[in-house]
Amino acid sequence: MKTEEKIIIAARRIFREKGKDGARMQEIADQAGINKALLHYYFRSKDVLFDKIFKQEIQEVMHQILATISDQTDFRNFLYAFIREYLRNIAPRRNVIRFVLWEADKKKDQFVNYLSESFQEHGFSGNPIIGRITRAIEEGEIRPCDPVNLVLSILGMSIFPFMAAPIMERIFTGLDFTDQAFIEHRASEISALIWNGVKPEV
Amino acid sequence: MKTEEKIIIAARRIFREKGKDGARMQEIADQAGINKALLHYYFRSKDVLFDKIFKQEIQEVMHQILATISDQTDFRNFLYAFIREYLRNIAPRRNVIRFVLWEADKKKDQFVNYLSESFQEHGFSGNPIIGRITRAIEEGEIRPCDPVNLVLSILGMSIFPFMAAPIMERIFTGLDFTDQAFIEHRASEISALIWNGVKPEV
DNA sequence: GTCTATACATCGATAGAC
DNA sequence: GTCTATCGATGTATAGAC
Repeated sequence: MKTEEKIIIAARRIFREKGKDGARMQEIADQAGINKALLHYYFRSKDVLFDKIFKQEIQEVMHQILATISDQTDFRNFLYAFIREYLRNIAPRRNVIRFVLWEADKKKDQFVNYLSESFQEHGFSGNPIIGRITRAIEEGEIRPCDPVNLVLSILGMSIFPFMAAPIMERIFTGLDFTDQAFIEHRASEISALIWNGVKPEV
Repeated sequence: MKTEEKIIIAARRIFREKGKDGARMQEIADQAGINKALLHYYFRSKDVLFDKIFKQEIQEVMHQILATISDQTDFRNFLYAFIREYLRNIAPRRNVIRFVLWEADKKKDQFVNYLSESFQEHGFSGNPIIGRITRAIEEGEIRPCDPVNLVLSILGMSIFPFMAAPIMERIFTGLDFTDQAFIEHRASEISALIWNGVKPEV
């Protein structure tokens, strides 16, 4: 494996776990199997290395998620498919989400820019979920509601439990957020809750 | 104001914003209007100071939240009252939540212990929300569902958007997570969504 | 490209005067 | 209790040989 690649992998691991301030260049070098000097040879400084990792993490998560979005079905199926894929992507990346959300506070502008870039790269103008919800309301697929609040709810239900998984697993003993069956179960629970909440009156 | 108090206030501010690793004893001393030596005189080390703050933050949030829980009404009102009070407490503490969730990963056992202590102090055995949901299901107030998943959803919808407020406000321009009207609106949106999702079939 | 050795800054913590 | 001054450890970054 190329040295640069080894560094990237090591840096990701350390940054995700300890954050920028807690990470040590020495530890990254150790885990990459090189020394500090070489680390600085490839990436001028800790700042440069961090920014690179930070950007990569966001882009990768966004790419995974946006690639699964499809407009081609009715809202109920769209909702379920989106949430299921969302959870499948987020669940194994609990550390990434936690890390990004913590660090993003200090780099708000960059963060939002990376999001916008991802949207554009996938051909979306603006938030694709908002768009789909708005259309569903217009076409009477669901009851009128506030699209933004609905998106906030979907994001919260999907992201939060997995982001806080290590803690949640200790509060609700017996849960295993890495178990595939649990992930699928949770996806259908979220979908059902939302669908019941927004489906048109009969 | 007493010196110790000034230190606590300053330390909270700094730790919330920058985390344990990012915080500097010098900055805490500066903001408390004293010097480093005196800071170490009151709290032996950074570790000791941090643990104290970490514990206080958790206990205070939990106390505020648990104090508002009342079992005395039907589930729909219980739900709305709880979420409304929950948001009112969480919204002005976005930094605390973000900080606690970030740091709790390294101190999982302490964190869960503090939670348990808070539950007990308020006379709850186990998670009070789980208990209320279970009762509601038994008594036919709501449709049968998985209480744990429902709690995860409630927590996610409530905590996540506010925890990520600075970012969300940039993604969904125009939102103001500190605005009282928005908070109340969001509380009723969450309640409505959940209630529609779990209310018994007519 | 990769290493050893080291410079330079900063941080947490302490000694000691008042 | 509060200060100034400073120590010792550690972190980022670089110089220079290979």
